[in-house]
Amino acid sequence: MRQRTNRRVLERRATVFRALGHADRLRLLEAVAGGERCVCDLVDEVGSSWSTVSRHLLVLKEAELVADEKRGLQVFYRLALPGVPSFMECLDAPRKGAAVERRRGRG
Amino acid sequence: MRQRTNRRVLERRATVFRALGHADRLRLLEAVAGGERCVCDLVDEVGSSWSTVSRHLLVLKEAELVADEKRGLQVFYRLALPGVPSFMECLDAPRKGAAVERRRGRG
DNA sequence: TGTCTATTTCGTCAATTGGCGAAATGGTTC
DNA sequence: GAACCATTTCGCCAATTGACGAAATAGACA
Repeated sequence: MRQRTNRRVLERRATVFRALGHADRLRLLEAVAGGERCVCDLVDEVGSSWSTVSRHLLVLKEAELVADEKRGLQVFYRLALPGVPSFMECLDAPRKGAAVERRRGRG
Repeated sequence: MRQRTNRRVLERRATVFRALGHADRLRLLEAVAGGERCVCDLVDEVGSSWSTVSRHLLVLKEAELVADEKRGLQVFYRLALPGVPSFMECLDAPRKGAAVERRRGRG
C-alpha cells in the first residue's frame, strides 16, 4: 500500500518534531513528565532566563505537548501528550540495537 | 525515580527531532520507507530543486535516519532507523484519542 | 489602591535554516 | 580523454529561531 500522507498532516507532525528539537525543551518535558511544575521550578531545571524558558514552554504548548493552568500567582505546566516518555525510549532503543549489531559485526 | 537524562543524549535526540521537523523531510522518509530510492525519484516526490532535496537528505543522513549507497551513476537512499513508520503512528494515535475525548466532553 | 510576585511579551541581535541557480565532483560511456 | 549524467557543494538572500534584559500584565495581599 503506497501511501502519501496528507500535506497538512505532515506539516502538523513537523511542528511537533520541531518543538521536540531542542535539548532544553526535552529537559522541560522530562521535568513535567514527573508531575506538574510551576515555571519557577522549570527555570531552575534548565538554567536559562525566565523569558527564554517561557518561550520554550510556549513552543511546547503550541505543539500540544504540554498544557498550562494558572493557580494563584503561579502557572503550572503538565504533560499533555502522555506517550512522550515511552516515545523517547522508542527513539533510543533501536539505536542501542544498532550499536549491538555494529559490535557483533566487528567481533 | 527522578531522572535527569544526560545532556549529550538530549542534544542527540534533539538533532533527530530537528531532522524530522520539516514536512518535505517527512515525505522523503515516507518514500524511502517503501524501499530504497534514487535521488531523482525523491526530487519528483517532493517537487523542490535537486540542491534542496540533496540538503534535506544530508540532514536525514546526519541524524542517522537514512543511509545512502552509490551504485553506478545513482545514489540510493534507504531507511536506516526501521522504527520510523510506527513511530509516526505513535505520534498520531494519542492525538486521535484526545480528539475522541474532546468530542465526549462536548457531547 | 498600591505594591509585590510570577510570568509573559517586546525589542533587539546573532546564529541557523531553507531555498535556489551555478559551479564542482565523480563515475560512465563513447 | 571528452562529453555526459546524477548528485553534491557553494554562494547568496530571506525567513525563522534562540537568547537576553526591559517593560508589560495579572493575581494576591496589605
